[in-house]
Amino acid sequence: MPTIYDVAREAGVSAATVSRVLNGRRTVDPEMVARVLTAVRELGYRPNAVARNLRRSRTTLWAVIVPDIGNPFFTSTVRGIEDVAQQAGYSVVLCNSDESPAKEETYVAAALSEQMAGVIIASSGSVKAARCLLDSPVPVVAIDRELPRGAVDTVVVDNEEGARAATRHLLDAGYSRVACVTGPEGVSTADLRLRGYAAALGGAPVVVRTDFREQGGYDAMAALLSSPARPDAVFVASNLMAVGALRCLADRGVEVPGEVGLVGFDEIPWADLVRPSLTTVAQPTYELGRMAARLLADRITAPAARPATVVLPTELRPRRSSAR
Amino acid sequence: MPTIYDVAREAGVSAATVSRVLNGRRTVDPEMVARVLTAVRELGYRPNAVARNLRRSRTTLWAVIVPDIGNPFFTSTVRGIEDVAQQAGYSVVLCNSDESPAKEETYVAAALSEQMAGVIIASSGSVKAARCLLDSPVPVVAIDRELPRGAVDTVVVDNEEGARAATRHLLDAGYSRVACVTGPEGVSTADLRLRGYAAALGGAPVVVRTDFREQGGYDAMAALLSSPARPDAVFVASNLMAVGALRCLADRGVEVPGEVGLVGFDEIPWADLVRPSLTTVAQPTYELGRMAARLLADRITAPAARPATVVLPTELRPRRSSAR
DNA sequence: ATGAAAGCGCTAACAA
DNA sequence: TTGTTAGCGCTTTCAT
Repeated sequence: MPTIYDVAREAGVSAATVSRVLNGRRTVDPEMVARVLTAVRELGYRPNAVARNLRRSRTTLWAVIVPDIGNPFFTSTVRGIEDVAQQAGYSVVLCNSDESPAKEETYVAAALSEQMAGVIIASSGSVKAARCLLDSPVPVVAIDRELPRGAVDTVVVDNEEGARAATRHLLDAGYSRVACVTGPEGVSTADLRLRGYAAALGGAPVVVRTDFREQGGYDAMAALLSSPARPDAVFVASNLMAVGALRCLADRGVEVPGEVGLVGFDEIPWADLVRPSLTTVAQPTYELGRMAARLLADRITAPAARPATVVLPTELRPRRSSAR
Repeated sequence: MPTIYDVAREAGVSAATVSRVLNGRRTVDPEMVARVLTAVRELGYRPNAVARNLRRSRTTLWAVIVPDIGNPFFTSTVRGIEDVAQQAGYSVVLCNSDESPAKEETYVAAALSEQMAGVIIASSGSVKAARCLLDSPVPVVAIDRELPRGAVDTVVVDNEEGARAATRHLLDAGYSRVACVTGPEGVSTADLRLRGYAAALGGAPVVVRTDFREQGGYDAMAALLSSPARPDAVFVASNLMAVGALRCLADRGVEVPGEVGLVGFDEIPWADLVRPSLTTVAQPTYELGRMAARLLADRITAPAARPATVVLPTELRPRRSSAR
């Protein structure tokens, strides 16, 4: 691979001049510019970003760490991030922690070692990863889930209110024994959605905790169906879990919404194509990503500013699965 | 941020010794090791990967460039890649080209500048990006879609045979006017699936080309429905397009499979939950990712070996949408 | 077994 | 406007 010195020699100038040309400094003689550009083309020269990053002590890469790239929520959010990042001159690389704290720690370590310009993270709950980030000087924005014990810029939705609306919706529809399937303790979305459910319910809550995956939703629903306190409606605190629950009900021949009503949190792409179509609490995913990216860009320019928390609204989308 | 020299001073040794300790060289006195590790902990030292990469002239990051992270096909494939990469000591960063050749070129340029250890790419069709990769010394593996004009390691499925099977399946079910919705010209999957369709059909093909997105499938189906040669069945050459087609049929009140039969290429996660459930040509997505990662790891160790092409089989999954 | 020193490729003072 | 030079933080000979 040719270096900047090869280009300099070829063009008959110094490496500094090549650097100036390539970085668009205006203080270069047009004739030199032409010679340099010719040499660059002829040699097929491509600047070594590693060397540049080392010298400048900064990079133009953002790491976005999400717990599940298979979850449409995150892919849509990432789109929002990308669109803003690109405008601001950053490239986005996606890291999939797969809901595993260990993998999350690995990716956080990599992002810090690689001196990434910033990190956007939807925490899988690793306290260690959170501490690493907070102890480092790297700008961080937490999305979807609050960072454990972290005072950082955060973009979330109003989980509690969304869950309350979903639960109230089921009660209003005439269901009387409404259960809740939620995620692991310590993950803020799981806890807040549970709290919203409990608040709306009034009576004695029936709760199953599982992981945020489709299989978790399936298993949780199976458990509820065979429990003595079998519910006639379920608020499921995530989209993938809701799909699992729906599949479980279909497998068991339980009629939805007749025998059991269902509301999920967060849209699924084909909520209107599944049968019965799925009532959901929709989140402004793309906007959430945009907002997070804007906060990160601001944080990079003003590292000392006070951390902001942005709470975006949710919207109940009533469909067939909750229409008794 | 503390550097290796800070650690060296703190531990009362040279930077070279710190480096040896941190890289697990066995030729270091145990007492020194202990002192170094203590210093590392106390200072919260984290090696600067940028500097290391520069010095070593190599990195441990793989770039995986896909055209659509919202497509479950790619997320599943990425999982397979990740699992192998991790074992081999690499971290995977995902780049979303969003079916845009320009974005793809940006990411390829970034991967090359950043001296990534390897690139796995599902091309969105950019000839320029392909040329950049081929001209560079970076190990490359093409997945899903062949790299334009590229003699590189490639992992694909048997697109032609899969399309043939899907079309034959529709004919066998009694449909007689089978159309095809496929992707952009120049993208190998689009062209090969079209060829398989035409081969199985025998008669005069009815083809609509669009992009590989849900909206594209919707629009293509709408066009077919109002065309004079209105088909009674459609082979749709991608999963997202098939969903779009299904939605279009639902919106128009066209009965599936009665009035129009439908087969999609590649699974969708909830193919069995949508109504009617969707007949698909399933691909071994996870295995495809694993295979690609293995090829890349091998390529890195043996750059001169002859490029291999792996073709994986597909499997028809008959469901309701094609059961006349 | 350890340290001194060179250098990966680039940018940014500084000097001319 | 251009070139010289130092140095970003690390690894790796080469001496010792």
